Amino acid sequence: MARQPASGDRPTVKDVAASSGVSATTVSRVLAGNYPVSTATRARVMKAVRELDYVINAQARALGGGGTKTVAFIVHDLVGPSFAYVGQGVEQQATAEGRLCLVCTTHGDPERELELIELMREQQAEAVVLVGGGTNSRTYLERMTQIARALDKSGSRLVLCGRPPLGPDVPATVVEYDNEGGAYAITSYLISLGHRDIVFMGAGEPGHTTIDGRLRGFERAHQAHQLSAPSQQAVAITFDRQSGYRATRDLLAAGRKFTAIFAATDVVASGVLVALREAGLRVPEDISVVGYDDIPLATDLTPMLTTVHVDYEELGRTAVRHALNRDRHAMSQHTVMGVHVVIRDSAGPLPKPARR
Amino acid sequence: MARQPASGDRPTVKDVAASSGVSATTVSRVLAGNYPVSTATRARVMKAVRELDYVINAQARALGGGGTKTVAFIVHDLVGPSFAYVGQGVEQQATAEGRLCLVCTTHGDPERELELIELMREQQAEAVVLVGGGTNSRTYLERMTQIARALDKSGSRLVLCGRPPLGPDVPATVVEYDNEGGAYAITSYLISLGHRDIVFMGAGEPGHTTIDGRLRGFERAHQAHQLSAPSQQAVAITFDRQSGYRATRDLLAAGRKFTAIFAATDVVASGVLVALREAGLRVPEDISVVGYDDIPLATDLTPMLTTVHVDYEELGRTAVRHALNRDRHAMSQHTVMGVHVVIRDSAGPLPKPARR
DNA sequence: ACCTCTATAGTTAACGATTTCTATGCAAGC
DNA sequence: GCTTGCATAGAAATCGTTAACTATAGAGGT
Repeated sequence: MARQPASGDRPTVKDVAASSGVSATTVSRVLAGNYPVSTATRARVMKAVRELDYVINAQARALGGGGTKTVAFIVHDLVGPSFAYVGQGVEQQATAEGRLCLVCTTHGDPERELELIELMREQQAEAVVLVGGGTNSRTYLERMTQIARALDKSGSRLVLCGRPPLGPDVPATVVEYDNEGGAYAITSYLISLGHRDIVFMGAGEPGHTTIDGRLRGFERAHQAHQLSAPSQQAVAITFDRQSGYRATRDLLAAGRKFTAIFAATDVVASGVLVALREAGLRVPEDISVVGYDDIPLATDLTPMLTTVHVDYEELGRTAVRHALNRDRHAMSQHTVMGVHVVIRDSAGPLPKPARR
Repeated sequence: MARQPASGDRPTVKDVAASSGVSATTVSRVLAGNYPVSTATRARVMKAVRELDYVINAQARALGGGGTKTVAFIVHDLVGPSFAYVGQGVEQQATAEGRLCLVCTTHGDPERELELIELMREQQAEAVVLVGGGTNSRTYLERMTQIARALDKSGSRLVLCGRPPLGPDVPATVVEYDNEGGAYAITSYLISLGHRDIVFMGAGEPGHTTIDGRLRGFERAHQAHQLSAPSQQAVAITFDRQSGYRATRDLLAAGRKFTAIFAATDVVASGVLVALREAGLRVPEDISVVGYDDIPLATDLTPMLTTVHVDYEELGRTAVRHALNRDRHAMSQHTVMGVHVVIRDSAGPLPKPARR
């Protein structure tokens, strides 16, 4: 007689097997479809599966056969505009490759990040994607290298998204985008419009690789045009609206001479715009403003922001794709993705009479 | 002699046991800390754990002892501003309760949603959180009820976030916010400013419970002030910027008389603002505009948007909290969260000479 | 007729932990 | 001195599935 599964318990292969008069192995084979089973048997098994509303136990499957089809995504927080897009890309590619996606947030706490990586090792995630700028400190690099090795030994893969590579002999997948190139391009654009006094708003956090790259591009563009690299850089300690707003007000109050502001991120730029508007300055007639990231906000600002487009979603997709489809024994992987300037309304030619 | 784990394999309790000269049971007990173990033994085991860099296998643990500590989060997409906040809240609460968070996106495909729920059943997720407006159709309700029962039987819990409840005898947790109340409040605010010709921009998708609620609040506010409920409603088929923009242009082109626009969402409002500005109309001097949701964008718009604040993050937290800490045998749970009007700069008193 | 091969199905042992049950040594109580 | 009881540790069963062997019929070749 068919074994009656206890109420509240979910049916197992054994229940299905009993109910359809075959062995558990056969049920497994029908479900996996990787072994010849007669049509009649298959039909009986499928019928029992439907009647019992059987679903497989993913844990047991992972334990017995192939691993967990899981990718982990560790991020500062989910609501940051660029983070969300990377996450979207990671989830998309994970799904496309038949994996599920675990997501965790660190809220910027490095200890928490370590805990989470450990947790993901327990979970046997096939890839652990870390997103967001890390610092370039020695301890950071050492710790990441150690983690990369530990994950590798567990059959997993460390993926760094928008962080600097660790070294050629470290088993990790790194996907970056061209911070320096984008900053170079958009600075050149401002210079070509006639601007000579450009403020880079976003220094002040040395070691932050994303910002460092952008600053490098900014300086390189000045050198390429035989301009002295301006040391005039407004400090925006935190990279939020408020700090962009305050830094701009301070700049104006100090009577600094400038005709354009290069905000290190679009979010900072949104604060800059508010401060300029409050000061009665028109953008771009009086002052030009550009940003970086091209988050959706950029088109909602007034005026619409000229900025550098980064395809964050593709960044996430590429990260997962490379991590899962790498050559066995491929140690270090490193990809740099391109970016491009998006010209909108917030930057214009130099005003004729230097207004300030 | 200590068993040498094969290279590439991760060490197991057995390896740790062999290496420290105790049984697997003892290792398990040291790690779990739920059974007396002598100090000396504990030290030896911990040393072996550290030396072998042992991490537990979450799958095996789930299979043997307690279930998977996992909550699933199924959402339209990750980049929607309100979705991201709900996700943040879900992840936060899940972490606070010692759970991990699986996240999947449907991109609006109901079939995909079904597949994902099935997948989550396989994963034994303790709760499955569904976010985003569903329709109120009969088939939808039936299907959800069936799913709720299936999940319940598997020991899991269906959680509906911002969707209508299914019924008192359906095992599900529902967390909504007060769409109608918020719309009532902000409409009353507009009326108190003197507005009598208010356009509700966002009809046209009957059965969408979120929008229906807001529309109901809009109409009820008119009734409460002895005003005839205006049938003048601009249709915004899709709830994005573009449709808000177009609908507003059409409205102006048709020469419709109105002094205020109630956009069904902040995103729609951002499109409305662009269209009004292009038409040379000032906000709020000529036309008042209000939105709904209070996403971060609301403070980046020009002028800053008066809108209804919804605490999406708290919504996500509440959903998880209720799902995990419910009474055993509690069938239906239903919570409605409050919202409140946030007054900023986009709505003002009725202009003296009716400009249009 | 005999042997081999293939299609089909079952047995049994992993997988890596937890969780009863047992079992021992040693202190305390009578 | 003998039972009682607690602290400590191990053996074995269990969770649900897969994979590696085994086993049995017929089909087809010689």
